[in-house]
Amino acid sequence: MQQDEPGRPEEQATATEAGGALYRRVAADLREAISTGAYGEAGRLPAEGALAEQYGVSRGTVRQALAVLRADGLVTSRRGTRRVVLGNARVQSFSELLSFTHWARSMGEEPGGRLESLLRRPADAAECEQLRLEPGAEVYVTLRLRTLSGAPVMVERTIYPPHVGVLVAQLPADVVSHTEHLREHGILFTDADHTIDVVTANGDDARLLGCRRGAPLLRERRRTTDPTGRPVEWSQDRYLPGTVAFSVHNSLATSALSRHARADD
Amino acid sequence: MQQDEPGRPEEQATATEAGGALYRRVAADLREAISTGAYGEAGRLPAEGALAEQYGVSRGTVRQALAVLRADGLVTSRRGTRRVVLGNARVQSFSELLSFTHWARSMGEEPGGRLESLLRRPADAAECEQLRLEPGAEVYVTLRLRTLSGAPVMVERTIYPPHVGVLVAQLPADVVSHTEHLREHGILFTDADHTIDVVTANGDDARLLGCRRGAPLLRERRRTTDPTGRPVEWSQDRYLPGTVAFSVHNSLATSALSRHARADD
DNA sequence: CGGGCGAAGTTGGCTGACCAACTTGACCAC
DNA sequence: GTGGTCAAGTTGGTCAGCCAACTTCGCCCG
Repeated sequence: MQQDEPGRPEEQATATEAGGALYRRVAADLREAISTGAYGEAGRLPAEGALAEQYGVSRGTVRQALAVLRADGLVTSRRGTRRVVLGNARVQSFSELLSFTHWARSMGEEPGGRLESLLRRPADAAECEQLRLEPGAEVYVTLRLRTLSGAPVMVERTIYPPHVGVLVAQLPADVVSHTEHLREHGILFTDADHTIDVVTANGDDARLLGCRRGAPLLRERRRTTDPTGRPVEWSQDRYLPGTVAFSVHNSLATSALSRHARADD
Repeated sequence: MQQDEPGRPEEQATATEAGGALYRRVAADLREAISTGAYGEAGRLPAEGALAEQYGVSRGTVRQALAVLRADGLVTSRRGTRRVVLGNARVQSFSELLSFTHWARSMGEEPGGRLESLLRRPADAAECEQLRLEPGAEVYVTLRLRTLSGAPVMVERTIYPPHVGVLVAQLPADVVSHTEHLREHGILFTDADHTIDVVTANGDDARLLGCRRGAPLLRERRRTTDPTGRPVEWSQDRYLPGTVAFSVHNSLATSALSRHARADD
């Protein structure tokens, strides 16, 4: 039943940085197939065994690929029945979340930025805690206005530890993407914790974003670490309402999002 | 060694449904060990092989357990080096996100709720789309005020498809947790898509929450499905600022969060 | 015609094994 | 010292196989 594509063991994998790992290629292929509707809106996927044979890999590898899709909320999965297609793809991508520039470009908008201030000063207690520094260490503090196609949408306050800050400090003020430059200098961003809430605009926010003082802003705070677990930035972004929304998927299997009381720091 | 608890195959295990699966128990044990600081703040975990021997399981099972911790942002993981402890535990838990009641209780607060209205009416186009219903199907619409220790914090507007709505409709108005009651009636919540942004309070919001009209509220919209992929609710929660914050972890490996332009529905 | 039972199909979970890719640190040559 | 090389340690990825738990559906019996 159903046209198997007999002589297509595996191959090409096209765009998206062709993940070298087999299971990534399988996952990418399945994601593609799902998003083009090959299995229908709420259709059922082939059995793991069938997929394994189709791709010429072991069932374990197929399961690894399916775990990726499940984590992305593309398919369900429960014992006893075939997997069911849940939704049609999601934008996802770690870098889109991390880098304003990357995110903007992926939407076809032109990102802009203006460095308002950059200074070096001793870290306070909270900053030492977040960036895991010894008391008295110096941090670099930046304040930037971010724009989409010229219109201001976000104010970004970032605190860098010394080893990252020195690199940021010597960057020209008109560099659009700090993240990309830092990557080229060996600073990698791999893990991030985000907290999202609402705050009111202070004087700086109002002046830069062109809103009233006290106007509501959507705030995203994040602490980012490199592969070794060392903090590389602690940032606070304040968005004008209506410009962004944050979106998450979670399931009983893989939950990453949580709701907190606002008693934090 | 140390596989203690000989006569405790599985069971109750405190709140969080202690998964009977081996890898879940290993994950829970490691989570506990990490949060008590057994490996230090930024310390290194034992090698997979060592853990496997320690727990008397195969390395594959240990890897499965570690994948859970990695997804929760507790440890890093890269080829060549031991895993590094990232942060001290996180509240997580799917049900805390899903159920206001569950979340409140986990914080030691007393959740309350008052059903403001419940009506049945034909679904509009957007609702049919979200709940995957045929045009003209009837939906159940509820409006509830949610409180923490008596103080109003959130207004919840939920739209249920017929098969769930009929159950909700016959619930007493003073039932605190709809979710738990529905679970007892065989309605399971397993997957959810969330979108978080800022909106302004309308007349109903202002009256119920005791804020000004036009005051900013943190909005969470979610669509929840059961294990078969069938939508079971489409809800919109509006929180008073300062009462909650949403928190997410993501990494290059597992990304679930994304940032969108606010052009949606 | 309805309901219960059982078999087939399917995913969850676990094991043991193997190799590749990468990191780290020690050692050695310059 | 300085720098390069090498070996050991560790995680990533893949495979093949086995059993348990669960869902579905058809069949049979009352």
